[in-house]
Amino acid sequence: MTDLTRTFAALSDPTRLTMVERLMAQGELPAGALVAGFRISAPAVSRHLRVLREAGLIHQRAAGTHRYYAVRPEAMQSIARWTMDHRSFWEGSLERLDNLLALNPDTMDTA
Amino acid sequence: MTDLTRTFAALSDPTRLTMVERLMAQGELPAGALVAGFRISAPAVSRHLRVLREAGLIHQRAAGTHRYYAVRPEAMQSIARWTMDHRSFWEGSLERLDNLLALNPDTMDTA
DNA sequence: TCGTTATTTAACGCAACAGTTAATTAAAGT
DNA sequence: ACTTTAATTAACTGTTGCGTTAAATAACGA
Repeated sequence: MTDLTRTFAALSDPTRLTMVERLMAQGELPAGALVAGFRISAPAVSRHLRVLREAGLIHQRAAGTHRYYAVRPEAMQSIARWTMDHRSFWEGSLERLDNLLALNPDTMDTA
Repeated sequence: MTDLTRTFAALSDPTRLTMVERLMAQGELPAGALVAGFRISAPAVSRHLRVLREAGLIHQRAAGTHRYYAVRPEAMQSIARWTMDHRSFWEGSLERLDNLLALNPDTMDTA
C-alpha cells in the first residue's frame, strides 16, 4: 500500500471524511468535540482518529487530558499534487470547473 | 457513503490506483491489457474494474469480445474540486508545519 | 486520596473486501 | 458447427474494517 492509497483509504469512510472537513474548517479540535458531532461511540471516534493519524492525515497534540487533532496540510497537498500530476488528462473539460471555482490551477505549488 | 468517499474507496487499493494511472497515461485499454500488467488473475482484475466502474471512475466500451476501459475525467475533477475547495487550508502552510516540527518535536505524532 | 472527566485499548461480532479456481457468456476464426 | 479467445460471474476462503460495550490509563479538582 503506497502512501497515497493509504490516504485515500483514510478518506474513504464518510465519518472520517467529515472529520477531516470539520478539522479543516474549524481548526484544531479535541477528540471530545468530534465525538459530539457523530452518533457513534467515543471509542469508534477514537479509532477513526487513529486511522487518520496513522495515514498521516492528522496530527495529535496532547494538553492535559485533552488530545487536540488537526489536519496536516501535507496530506492534502499530496492529493492535490497527484490530481495536478494528471491534470493533462482531465483538464480538457476543466472549463466548467474553472468557472465554478474561479481559480487558476497553474498557480499551484508542486514542491 | 457519499460520491466522494466512494471515489476515494475505489482509489484506496494499490492495484486500482495503478490501473487508473495507467489508463490515464496510456488512454483507453482493453481488460486483457490490464491483466497483463498485474500478477493477479483475470477475474480479480475484472472485479477491480467493476469497482472502479461502479464508483464512476472509469467507463466501459464494448467492441467485439473486448471491453475497453477509460478513466472518466469528471471523477478526477471531483477530487480536484474537493482539494481546491479546501485550498485555503493547506496552501502555503508547509513551511509553517516544518517550523512547528523543528521547534516542538515532542508535540508531533510520529505514527 | 478519591472520584470525575477525557480518551484510548481490549475483546468480540458481523459485514465487506480481495484473492483463488471453476463455470459461463459471447464473439471470432476456421 | 466447433474451437479459441476475451471477459465476466459464481462460489468459496482468509483478511480487514467498523461498530459495540467493558476495562484501562491519565490528568484534574475537591
